[in-house]
Amino acid sequence: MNLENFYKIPKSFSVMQTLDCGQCFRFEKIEENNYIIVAHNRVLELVEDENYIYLSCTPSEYMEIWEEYFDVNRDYDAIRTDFITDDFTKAAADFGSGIHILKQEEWEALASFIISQCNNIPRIKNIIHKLSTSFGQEIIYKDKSYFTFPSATVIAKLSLEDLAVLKAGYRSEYLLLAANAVVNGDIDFKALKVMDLPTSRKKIMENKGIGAKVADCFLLFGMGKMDAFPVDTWMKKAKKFYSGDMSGEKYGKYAGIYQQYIFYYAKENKIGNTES
DNA sequence: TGCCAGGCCGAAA
DNA sequence: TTTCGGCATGGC
Repeated sequence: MNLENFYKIPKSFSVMQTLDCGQCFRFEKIEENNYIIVAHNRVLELVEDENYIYLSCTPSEYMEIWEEYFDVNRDYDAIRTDFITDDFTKAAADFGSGIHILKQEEWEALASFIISQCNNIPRIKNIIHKLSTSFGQEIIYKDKSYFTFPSATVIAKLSLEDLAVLKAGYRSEYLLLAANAVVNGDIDFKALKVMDLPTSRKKIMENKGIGAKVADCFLLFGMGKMDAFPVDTWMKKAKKFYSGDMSGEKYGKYAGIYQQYIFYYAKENKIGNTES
């Protein structure tokens, strides 16, 4: 593969783990170590090897967009060290040791996690794909069509009948309500950004269809509030699967990140699945 | 075919 | 405050 026009950065995280851990639903695996994502109205191709990550963008575009998007400059090793307090948390952190938390676009993150509720990941991806191809804008990259995520403004102009094509069930109403709330200012991303965590969480949950889980995912993955995900809540969920010692949970500033580790570790290892 | 999915709402207890 | 049924739909 010709990587001549790619921008190269030292490998400080795993693209594969980061994209495929359930925090984003719109990426395409072209082949091993080769991915496409569409964000910020652009198509980005990524290639990773042992030492480097190659991005199909200019250095200035990287600085402007992707450095923050991939949360490149945060010290995840320090966070991991702070998080690990027992064998379970260590296993969880080791399991997803290459994960970075993406800083996704606010509206896309909110809409995606509204759609995610009581749904499985393949179907979430399908619905979001359909949403994009139906109402997003086409971008051609290497002779292939990709589609941007439709803005709240675009979706707010649609009706439930228009959204029926998604076959998203009752989630369509929640999506439409949220889009309208963004357009009319009831949901104000800039205002939410500067609020403290409990206030912003309470505020976003005033909207129908946005409960605790959707709010936490939105605040963590879309608002970049790195302390958004209450790791104690996830510890309790994991505990339902796990019979080991769960004492010594640590609710550090960045502990929310490891909900990914906890969730995937518990799931992939099928901890306790036979009991419930 | 039947169970369940990274939930939320609203009513009842 | 907690519990529970209903909700649309399709992946497995």
